[in-house]
Amino acid sequence: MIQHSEKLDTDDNSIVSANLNNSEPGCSSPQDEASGSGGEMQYPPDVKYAFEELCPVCGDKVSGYHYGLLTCESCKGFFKRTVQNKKVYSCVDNRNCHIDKSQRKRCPYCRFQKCLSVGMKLEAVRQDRMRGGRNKFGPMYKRDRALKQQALRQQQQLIATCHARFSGGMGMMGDQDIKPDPSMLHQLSSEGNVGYAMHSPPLSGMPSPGMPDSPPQDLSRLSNSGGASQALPTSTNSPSQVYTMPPNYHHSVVSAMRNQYSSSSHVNHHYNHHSPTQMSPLSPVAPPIVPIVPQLILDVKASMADENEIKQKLTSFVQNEFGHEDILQPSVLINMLCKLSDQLLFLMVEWARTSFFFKDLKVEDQMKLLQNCWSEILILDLVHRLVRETWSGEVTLVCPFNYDHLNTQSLIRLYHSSMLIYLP
DNA sequence: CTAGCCTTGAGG
DNA sequence: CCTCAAGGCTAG
Repeated sequence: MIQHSEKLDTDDNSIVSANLNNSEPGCSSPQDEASGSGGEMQYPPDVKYAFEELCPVCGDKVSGYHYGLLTCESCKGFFKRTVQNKKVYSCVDNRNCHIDKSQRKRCPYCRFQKCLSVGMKLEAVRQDRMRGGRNKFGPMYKRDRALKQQALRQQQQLIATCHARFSGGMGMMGDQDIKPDPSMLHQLSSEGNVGYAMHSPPLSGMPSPGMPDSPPQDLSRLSNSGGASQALPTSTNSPSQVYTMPPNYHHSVVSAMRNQYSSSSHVNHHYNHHSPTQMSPLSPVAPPIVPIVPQLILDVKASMADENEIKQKLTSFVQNEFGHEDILQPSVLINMLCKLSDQLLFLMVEWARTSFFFKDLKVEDQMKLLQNCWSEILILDLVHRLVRETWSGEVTLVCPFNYDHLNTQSLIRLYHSSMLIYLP
């Protein structure tokens, strides 16, 4: 998975991930605040379960803020032991071991590197070993919580809107309701993953050192890597950043994208003058041009999601929620579809909130855009996955109805009603 | 060595 | 007081 681009210590409003509380009775956790009262709308508890925050190092359940960010208890202890005892590890493999809950013990070297890469702070480990009290990160934790809570409220508001549409039935989904925003679709067409926010980005104002041993990763690697949060070394965008667009901006972006995706999409390379080994058919005598990847493209790459992690989350969600039930029963199946739709909508909102340009819009405008094109985004995301076949090369259409008799228009409305999900 | 639980203590 | 993020303890 791709860690959100790191930010320098600015008073940003960095994107935060959904931090819905687990609703275990008696479980006191930092997430409690996020789901507190405050006149927010009521949503099914499963939505809250689904987005319980996971440790950015190993994916285990977080126990609170530790050394700069939300982590699990074991990674907290591991980080503390490593720093306090000045441990030096070595990796017997290639220094890129996958770290997850089941394998985190295998390679302490890579685990510690990952701790650093996701933003755990060495300076938060006290040299004098004094217990109790607060450190200088207190205000930052507080701000991060406030941001998470704000994001949560906005997401819940949007989900409520979408729920209203669901409950209105397919017949209510008239064509006049669907007003896709061209710019949004353009963004999606470049990279339509909706699962960006499955991870917790580093706290704002907390640059992470990254992994010097990790080479820049290409797109396929990014989409399929098992690592939960290898920081991309390329991206440094802050909300205040202004992209300087040259006069031929559009042309260069389109060209770069075509070049970028040329391996998987079979587009005509009329603009393929980026390839140093291939002459452009439009200008056969032009010298080869060294590829220059615009910052925008690098940022797009940095915001891509990890397919494996999304898949893992959805799978575990289904197993936890329905593992003991007969999934073939229509009522159970429809219930599952609706819950998964909720999750996808959550992911979509988070993805959109972290998208370039979009995140700079007013919140009200963001809401309007999303409310008007969420269903198109879901479809485009599915189409995108089908084209790229990154979902283990296997996408299953699940529909509780016999749709043989449905015409195209009805099928599209079925899609709109989100009866379309991915199953591994 | 790990990871879950306990104790501590500054700040609100 | 309460909170919660530090460090400490200890069974496995």
